[in-house]
Amino acid sequence: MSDTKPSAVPFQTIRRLPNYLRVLRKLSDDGVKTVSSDQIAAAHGQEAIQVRKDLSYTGVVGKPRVGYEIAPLIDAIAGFLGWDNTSKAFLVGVGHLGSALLGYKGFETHGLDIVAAFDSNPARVGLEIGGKVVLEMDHLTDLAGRMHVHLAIMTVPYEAAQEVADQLVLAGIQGIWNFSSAVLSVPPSVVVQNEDLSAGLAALSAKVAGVSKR
Amino acid sequence: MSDTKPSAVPFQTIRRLPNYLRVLRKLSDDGVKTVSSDQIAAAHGQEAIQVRKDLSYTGVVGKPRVGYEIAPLIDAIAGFLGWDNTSKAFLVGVGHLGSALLGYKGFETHGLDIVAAFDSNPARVGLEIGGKVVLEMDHLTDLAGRMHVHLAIMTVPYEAAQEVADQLVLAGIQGIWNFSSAVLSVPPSVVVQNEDLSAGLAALSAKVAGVSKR
DNA sequence: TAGATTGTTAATCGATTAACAATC
DNA sequence: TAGATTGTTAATCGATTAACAATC
Repeated sequence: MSDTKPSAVPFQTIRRLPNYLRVLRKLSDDGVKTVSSDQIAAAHGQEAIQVRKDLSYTGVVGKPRVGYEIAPLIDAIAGFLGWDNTSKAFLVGVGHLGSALLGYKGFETHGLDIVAAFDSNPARVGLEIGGKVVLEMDHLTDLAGRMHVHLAIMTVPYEAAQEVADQLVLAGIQGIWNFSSAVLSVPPSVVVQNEDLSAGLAALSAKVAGVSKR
Repeated sequence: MSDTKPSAVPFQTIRRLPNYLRVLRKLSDDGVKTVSSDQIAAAHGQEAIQVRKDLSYTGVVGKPRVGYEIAPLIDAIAGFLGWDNTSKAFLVGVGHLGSALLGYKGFETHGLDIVAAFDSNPARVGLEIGGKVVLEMDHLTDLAGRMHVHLAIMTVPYEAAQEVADQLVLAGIQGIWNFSSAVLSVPPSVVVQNEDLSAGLAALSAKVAGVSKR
């Protein structure tokens, strides 16, 4: 806490930053050099003031009448999210969803490199999916240590989730991206990001029914 | 009840309700009849007061010293989310993720029935995935009308997203569950639920880095 | 310069948590 | 009854939006 105090950034701001990054990269590819908060907002159906507020957390300052320089802004957001360095991750559970994520190319530009996949089903071990060979669960702990992997993507069934989580914790994993619908119980030092489809479906249902607050 | 004003329910409450539902169904299967807010909370690493507040929106009342009756509570939450009736949905884009969702069995208990899948790639048309045959995009509008389908799951690449969304709107789709990273532009009458993986990854990155607010 | 656009400070809004009376 | 647990009302907290001075 002494040197860099990690100034608290709103959770929602962090979730919006990747969207800005995508728009900025597109503009950059098109040869555009500067952009105003109003232009970024228009691309999202958002308000300019929110964009300015969000961007302020990255430390980048814009110029009145000009806007923001795109190149430094891209670097700042990518750096802020830690996406300028690649983090290694394991993927556990090579079912439909796990296979889909293994085949997804977009993670490379998001600082995530899935270095190995695991599955408890012997029939899946040895398969090559998305260019990665599926390994036995037994090797997980050993490999995590030797390869210095601290992140894991969990795409296992509800019933297996807690058991797998326990194994990941023992292997020294510090962050779990949880695609199962189970609520995981882990030590405080391990962070979990839940990606719960049923929550998203509930939100859609409520929006269609017009029952939600916004 | 027909013109009851749809009392505004917090967005976050709606996202938590499916979790309660899962726990309650499990307890019900185990033969348990009543449950306290404290017990539900314990299963989520949450606070009891939040559970009580959330449940209050369903209209179900508990009994002091006893808790809530599980059976009526399940019915109330499922009804509240509209998951007691099945809604038909189309799925557009049968890539890795689309195939994964087509194969997912859990939607049946969530009031969602994927009745048809579409893809613009001729090589995929005619394939059977998850028990559904992949159809040509040309048939979408006609079928939506004839089958009375009002929901669509979009699992198409970023570049194709807006074009597909336009087509869905023309077909009379009223709710889009958007798994592409594109921000869609649709008429106000059409609701969009974005399921953006990069937002989730950003949240995980920030949590691991310890930079977020909570 | 004049005016567009930023960044800061204050006000509003929504969600969570705390306090506590009601009651089975 | 006594005490556990609910539901309501108030306080706190965080995020968004508004107002506006600074400035290029």
